[in-house]
Amino acid sequence: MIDIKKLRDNLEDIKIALKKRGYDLDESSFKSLDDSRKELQVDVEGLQAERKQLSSEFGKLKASGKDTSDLKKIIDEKNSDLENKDADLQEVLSKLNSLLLDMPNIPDDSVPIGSSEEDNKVISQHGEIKTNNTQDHLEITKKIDTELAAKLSGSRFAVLKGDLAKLQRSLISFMIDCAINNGYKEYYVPFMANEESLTGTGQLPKFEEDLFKASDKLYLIPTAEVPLTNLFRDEFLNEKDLPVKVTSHTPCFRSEAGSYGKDTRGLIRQHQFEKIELVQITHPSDSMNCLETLLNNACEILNKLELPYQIVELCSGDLGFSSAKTFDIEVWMPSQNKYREISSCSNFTDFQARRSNIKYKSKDGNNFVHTINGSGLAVGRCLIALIENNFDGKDTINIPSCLEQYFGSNEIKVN
RNA sequence: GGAGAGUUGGCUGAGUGGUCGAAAGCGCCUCCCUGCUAAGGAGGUAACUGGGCAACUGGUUCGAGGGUUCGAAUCCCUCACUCUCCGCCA
Repeated sequence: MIDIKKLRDNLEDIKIALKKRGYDLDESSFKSLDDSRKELQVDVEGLQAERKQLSSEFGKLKASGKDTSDLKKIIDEKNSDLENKDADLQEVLSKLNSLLLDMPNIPDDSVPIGSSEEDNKVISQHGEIKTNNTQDHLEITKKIDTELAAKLSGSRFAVLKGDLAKLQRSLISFMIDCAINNGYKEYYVPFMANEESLTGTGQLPKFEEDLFKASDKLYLIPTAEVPLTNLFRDEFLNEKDLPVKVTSHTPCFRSEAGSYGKDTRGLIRQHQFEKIELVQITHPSDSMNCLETLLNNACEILNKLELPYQIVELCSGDLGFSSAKTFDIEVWMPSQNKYREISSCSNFTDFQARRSNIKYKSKDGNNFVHTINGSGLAVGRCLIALIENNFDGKDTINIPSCLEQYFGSNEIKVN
């Protein structure tokens, strides 16, 4: 959520900044709403103050045994006036609030301008593309079974068999251990979240169709970002404890509404996938540095897995709703002959902190923290990358040495 | 599933219709005292938000929402959550 005071004072600048990411701010409707808010609020609070005083007089009058009927008449009038004005005020406030909840974050000044994915900027490339394999992961191994999953559940699910299931479990442990070594505290969290939590991180109210709703009040989490960030909702943190670094492995559930026909084959885009999430709660002055650190923490995993990847800075038009600045990490997918996203590391500045009411105390008073997060990493896509990059062309997938202590072998037979 | 108790400031916890944003204690901050430390003494210490250039000055908030009342932390209703006991259960 954007700071409404900031919005009032810098309406033109913010309109221009939001334009960069394709959001058209209706400034006149904001201004007229805010103006009537001001007028109504002053009225309402004035009437409340009057009522307070009159009620106290009423009490005294009554205590002294005098007649209160005249005063009651006055109070009744004021009260009905107050009731009407307050109803108007509540309506205006609720409109203003919806407007703010639907506004995306302001892109950081450093974000490259652009309208779509096409305009994203490749920052760097790492590792060496070693294979000329063109088979995709489903062709390489029958240990991923999407037909069986279709019987159980439907499309966009997968069953992993035997040592491939174990490889996934090994990847999860490896990634979590990397995070812990980098100073993140591990959490086990609920995989369902309520409306407040999802509003706090920005999925609701605007993107409900992307979520699976489990009951009246609960949604399946689309990422561990939701529970991890909301651990701190409505909390004050000590300035000296920042940045707070937390991690969790969870399954993630996404409806993938609107992506019909896209990435329909294999593990690349599933309704359910495993992910390790890295979250940092930071001091506002430090958040961009922390984003660099978090990005490095995620890259370290690909370095150790010896998978080729590139770092991409998202342009203004491709930024997620809540993000002010995002770097994607894209891993090489031989069968697609291109790099595909395996992690997205973002600085949300105070956007989520405002929605979630996460603050720190300092000598200068209370202030909103900044939140940072990124995948470290998406496990399903990591599996694809390992299978396709490390297939020997015959019958074996080689397992990188960093996984051996978890997996217990340096290879998987494809059948 | 059954029965009961509870939810108040950073924490513990008092408070059954106006003088309560709220006693007391703890914690924290400032100062005093004391070779240092500890102990002791004095004062301060909720959040959110409006108006105003400012000095300053309003409003809201005692789990959430509604109701009663001139007036609600306090009375009534609904809901959420926490805890205890019983039953069941991985």
